[in-house]
Amino acid sequence: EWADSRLYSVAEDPARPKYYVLEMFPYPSGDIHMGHVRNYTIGDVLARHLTMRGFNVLHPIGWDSFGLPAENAAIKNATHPATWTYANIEKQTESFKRMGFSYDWDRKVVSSDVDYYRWGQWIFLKFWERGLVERKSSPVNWCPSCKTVLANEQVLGDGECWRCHSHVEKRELEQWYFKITEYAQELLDDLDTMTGWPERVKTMQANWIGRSEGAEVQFQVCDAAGEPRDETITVFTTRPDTLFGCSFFLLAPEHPLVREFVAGTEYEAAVNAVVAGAARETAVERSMGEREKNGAFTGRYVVNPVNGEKVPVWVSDYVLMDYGTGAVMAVPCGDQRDFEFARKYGLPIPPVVVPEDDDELLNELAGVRERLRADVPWECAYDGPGIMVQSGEFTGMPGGKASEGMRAVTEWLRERGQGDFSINFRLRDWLISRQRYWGNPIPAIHCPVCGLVPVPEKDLPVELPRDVDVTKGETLADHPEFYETTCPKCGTAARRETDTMDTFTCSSWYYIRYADARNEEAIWDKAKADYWLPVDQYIGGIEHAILHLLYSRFFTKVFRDMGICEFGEPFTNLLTQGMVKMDGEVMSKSKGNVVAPEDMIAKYGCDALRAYILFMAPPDKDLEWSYEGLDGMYRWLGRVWRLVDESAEEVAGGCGVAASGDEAAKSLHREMHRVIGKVTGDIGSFQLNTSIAAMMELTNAAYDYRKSVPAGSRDLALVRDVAQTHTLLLAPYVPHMAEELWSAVLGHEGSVHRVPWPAYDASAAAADVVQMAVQVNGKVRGKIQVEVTLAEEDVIAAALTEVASWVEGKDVKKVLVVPGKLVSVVVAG
RNA sequence: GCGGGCGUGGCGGAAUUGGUAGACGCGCCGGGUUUAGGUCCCGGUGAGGCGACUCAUGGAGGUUCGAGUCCUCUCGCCCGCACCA
Repeated sequence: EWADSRLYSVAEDPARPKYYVLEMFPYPSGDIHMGHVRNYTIGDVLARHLTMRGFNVLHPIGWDSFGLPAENAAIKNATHPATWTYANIEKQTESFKRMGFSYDWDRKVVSSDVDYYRWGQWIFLKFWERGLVERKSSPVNWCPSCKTVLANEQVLGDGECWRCHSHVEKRELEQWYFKITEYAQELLDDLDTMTGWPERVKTMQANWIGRSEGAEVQFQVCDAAGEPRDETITVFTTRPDTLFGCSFFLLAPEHPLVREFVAGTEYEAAVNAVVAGAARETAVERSMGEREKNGAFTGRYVVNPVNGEKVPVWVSDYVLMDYGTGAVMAVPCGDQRDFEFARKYGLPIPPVVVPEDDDELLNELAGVRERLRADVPWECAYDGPGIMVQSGEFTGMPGGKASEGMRAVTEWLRERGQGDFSINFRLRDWLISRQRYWGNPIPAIHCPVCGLVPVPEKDLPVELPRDVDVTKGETLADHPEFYETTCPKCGTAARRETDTMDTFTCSSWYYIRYADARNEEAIWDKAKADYWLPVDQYIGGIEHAILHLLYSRFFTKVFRDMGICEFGEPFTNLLTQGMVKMDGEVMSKSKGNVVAPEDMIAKYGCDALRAYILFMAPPDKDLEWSYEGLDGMYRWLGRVWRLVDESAEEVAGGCGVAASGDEAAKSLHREMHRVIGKVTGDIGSFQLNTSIAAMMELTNAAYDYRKSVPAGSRDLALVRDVAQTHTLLLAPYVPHMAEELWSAVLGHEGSVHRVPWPAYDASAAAADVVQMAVQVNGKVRGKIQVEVTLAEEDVIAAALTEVASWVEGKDVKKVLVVPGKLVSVVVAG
């Protein structure tokens, strides 16, 4: 009923501070589950609370409605992805309304609506203008089950597709990319400024971006006869200080030079065997931890720039084509992998950086510049800091990561044009094209004359045609009426791109669109975006720690550089909520341990469900489902209802005193203010479980008052105050019940959700008599009740009397007083 | 291997950040109202001991008048990344 009254629609308002609460928008995959309930309840409590506190709160909702599950479900149910998607959105909308979430429905966005995705196409064009779009051929992740390519971020650690868990294959394909790597450094640097994000998420992003500092080194290539050619191969290394220890050189099996080097030589067969072996191994085997390293000599040599030595070029399966340059200088004394490879194939392992405490080896090689020893006397590689030996003019310098030796060698290379300082990232460009129907069409045209041509802005949107039958396995590539077009530049017959964009492109900017969701002229009005954004509190699952959250940060930075917003980070505070589990396992249909929210709403009402799911665990921790716990929550809410109801009746009947001022009343009044303070503080720090516990304490205190003071002599002003305050405190958590209590029981006009939050009075919460513990040598031996105003010496006197039997006949060394807490007596003897 | 996190009653979880460990709830035990049961109300509930007391926050040390909290070592569990040169 609130949704219809537009109680939660908001507009920009300079008079009040703004606050933007956002939960990650759902994928419309069917009925809502407990994870949704938890996610959206946490956000709703915060939004309602802050509204009562006087903030201008934006709390929107929408659906991330493009994507593969819709196609799979459509195939299964012999329907259209759109039918399935929009039916689920309807269903989820009803559930959300039943849960009482305070959304501004006027701002709803649905990513499969053309009003929304046309701006996604606009973003694509703008990125293209800025040089952030690239179409290139490279080995990509291909999911044979989903029949599409995947981004690196969408391949799980064990080499499985993030959606269907099939083994992902590598294929060489031409695809569309967003150049997120251009922002790698900034995405990494800004993590340090994000104090409102969990350490865990920031660490995961930093590891994913994976910055390494080092150097590029150029090795001159020798021809088949062993004579240096006018051609170089560049490698990246984090340890240029070990360059003198490079005793062989490695190429990845996929490296283009491998074929050229061995074609028609005696080495071809052995090398091909290694290449074929590596190709057979998918990401699955590659992730099996310590693996036997295989390799073969290519018959070629490269020249080590620091000493002119010719080192053999090998191919090996432990070198990755997509990191660095796909070529590696092997320094077996300082790298465990190189060490193992050298041992296996009998290659030399000359020491070049020796730990400072290895006196024997250091003495032997002290001051030695040329190679004296071809092998280390060690059983494994040493990669820590140490002294450089056998290293020409650098001998004797400190070596190691970020060492003086590393800088000196790099400088030396730079002067000769054979290398330079360099930084390498693990982050790869974001592959955004998908060979599937249910997505946002990429606005590009392949012209036989002009090549790749962007769809002109005036021709947007490229509408996704409805009449594609996914149940027959069709995609846009099966529909000539879609792809047959003419080049916007030259008018020649041309082919429209038939790939669609990764759904993560849709979710990378929706949070800004909410600021101006109905804008048909522009993606958003800049002033509106800058008013509402960044999101003050973002709430969602940890599974998006890298994917969605990294992509969104990237988009925001590009938007800022485009000048369409001022902010460079989208989410100021991030809460990653825990999962809802049953018997220690995540609820899932396949495990059959799902508790349906709708069933619980039917039995207990949504208020009890909301309060329960918040009470059972802190929001960021996993929550173990318990039906008994939900029973308990239902009981408490009944208790509160009766309390407020009886109080209202009593006040209306006038049976009592106006204001008693007795000890019981003072104590209840104090408790009420303590709880206001506790609840207010706990919501702010997301300790929603303890804020509910505090409200339970207020309920208990109110009942204690009723027990200890007979009807007729109760303080009616206080009774009324407690009933009203209790109702207001409850309002964000149990909005329906609080509304009923407020209007029907307490007889107020208007919504409880528009009443100001109860003011916390710290002095009213302060007790005038406190209990203090008395410790003797650190152990609690007694307790005393004292007036808070009592002078310290009197407190000590009272304390010593209390523990007289423990102090008697002993020497009191020291007495410490922690005001309001305890007295600590130290005795000897 | 690298990185992040966690470990407190029968259970979920509190603990003002170094100050009375176990708030609040569940469960359990006892009692009451009503009674056909449930709802509801009251009391109890870390372990040991008749007791004064003693022992308790994964384990072992340490700092301190005082440690769940800080330091060192150690065990166990969860999550992320992983042949990243």
